[in-house]
Amino acid sequence: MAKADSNDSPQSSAQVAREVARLILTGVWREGTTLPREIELASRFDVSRASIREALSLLKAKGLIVSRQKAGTHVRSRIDWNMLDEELLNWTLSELPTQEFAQQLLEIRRIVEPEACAICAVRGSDEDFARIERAYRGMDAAGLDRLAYAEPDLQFHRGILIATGNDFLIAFGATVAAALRMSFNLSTQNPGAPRKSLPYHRAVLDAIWARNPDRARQAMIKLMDLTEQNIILALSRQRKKDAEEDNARTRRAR
Amino acid sequence: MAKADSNDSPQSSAQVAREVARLILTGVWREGTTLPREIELASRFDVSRASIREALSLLKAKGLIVSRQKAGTHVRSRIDWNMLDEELLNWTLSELPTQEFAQQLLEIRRIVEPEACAICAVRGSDEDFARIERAYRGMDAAGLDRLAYAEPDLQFHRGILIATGNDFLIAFGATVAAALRMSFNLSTQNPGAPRKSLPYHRAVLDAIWARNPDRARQAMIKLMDLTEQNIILALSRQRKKDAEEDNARTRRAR
DNA sequence: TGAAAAAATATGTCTGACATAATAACTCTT
DNA sequence: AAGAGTTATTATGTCAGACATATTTTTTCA
Repeated sequence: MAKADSNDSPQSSAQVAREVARLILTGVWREGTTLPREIELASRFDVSRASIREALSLLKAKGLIVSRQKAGTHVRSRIDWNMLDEELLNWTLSELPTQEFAQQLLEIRRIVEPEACAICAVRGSDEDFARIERAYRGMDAAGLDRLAYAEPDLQFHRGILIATGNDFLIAFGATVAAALRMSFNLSTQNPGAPRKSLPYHRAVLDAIWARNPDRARQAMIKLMDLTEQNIILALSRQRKKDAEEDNARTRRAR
Repeated sequence: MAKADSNDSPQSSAQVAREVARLILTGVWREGTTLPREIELASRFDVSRASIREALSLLKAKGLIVSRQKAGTHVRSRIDWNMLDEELLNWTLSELPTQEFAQQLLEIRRIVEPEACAICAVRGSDEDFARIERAYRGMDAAGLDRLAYAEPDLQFHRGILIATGNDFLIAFGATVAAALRMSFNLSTQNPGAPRKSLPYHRAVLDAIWARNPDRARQAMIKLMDLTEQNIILALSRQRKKDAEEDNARTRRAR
């Protein structure tokens, strides 16, 4: 219920935006729903109409809602939501971290990242590669510290996308960031998982330095395979744990 | 200078957002630049500070800018821009339709759409396929009318993405929409091009109905090849035309 | 019955004020 | 003169109430 988010943003308009987004993402306000009028939202959230409008402006930009004079503000259909937006991804991750969401995230990473990696191997500059290698070293240095491992891990993947020089692949970094965040959250169920991925990252790095696109692609595919296994394992352990807790609650209730 | 856009949006805040986005995208306000203060922007665009704030709120949501109290509003670095956002794509398309942009767009479509097509063939429902087929029929019915061809063409590609059931692939529809819009703009240089793509779409449709992922992937790759050829041809013709106009201007100036 | 006119209403915009947080300036001490 | 602590300063953040505008809904009248 609480923020449970590393983000600060004490801005009231940002908080409103997040809360409205939550209501939409969790389906309380379904597609096509007309939102309450601005003045009603203002009184409900106890902020001014101006803040409400700024919040809605943010959500409009992400494709969640659309508004017309007199007609009101409506929730747009899902296909118009810009799910590749970083904030939207993070909100979904903290509100509805379903298995389906995890699988979809894996699926698209598997489509994009191996190809990006191949392009990176061909087109990246030595400076690009050096930056990726620095990230690799950071991961190595982190040892078994999951938190310290996370940041260079993201830099590693981002570095590959950046090296492609393709603005759209670079923008895909937001999606990768969300996926890694999810993996990090799940790694409580499997603390050793991050470290195990290190040699796979090494293989990617070597293939890139060798400027061998096919090897780079294959190495990235293997890394994706490992990631998928780890996530499936973590999810099943979590489900098991949740079920046990459920049982315990049921017993207590009797 | 004028709007030159099919979009209506007479909203002043939307206009301001677009203009500020233009200044950022075209590099007038580079990465790291501090924007003028809100009251200055308000007087420059001759709107109230509230409208400025709503406009900036929109751009914040797209990752273009970030603002902190007292410190001001800054242009974020390019890697934070959400280039997969539909509006941002359309703005870039109308302000900076460079060859590089076109190639990047082609590159990412080539990565995503063939795989999406393969997934669609496996996972799509018959209703999904029927919707895609309706789009195909619409394209056929449009004949040589480029404008009438454009809408069902988009529905065809969107239909495939939707049929995958993957929210991220669905969100990628915004990028495809921008790419098709670009193709449409360029097709003045090559009016027959759209119609020529019809049999390639047919091949995709057949492969999907056959639920054959490999054939579907291959058919989509061929469609991408054709699209690429058309765009390269159109771009070279346009460059040639632009050069001739330039010559003409120079001669007149003498 | 149906088209034109009037009313109602939710978003869009403007104004001016105050709150807040981060920076810049200025103390004062050592 | 250097540095730590305090006090302005300033740009964004928020609030309040009013009016403008565009649709929809209702009413009126031919």
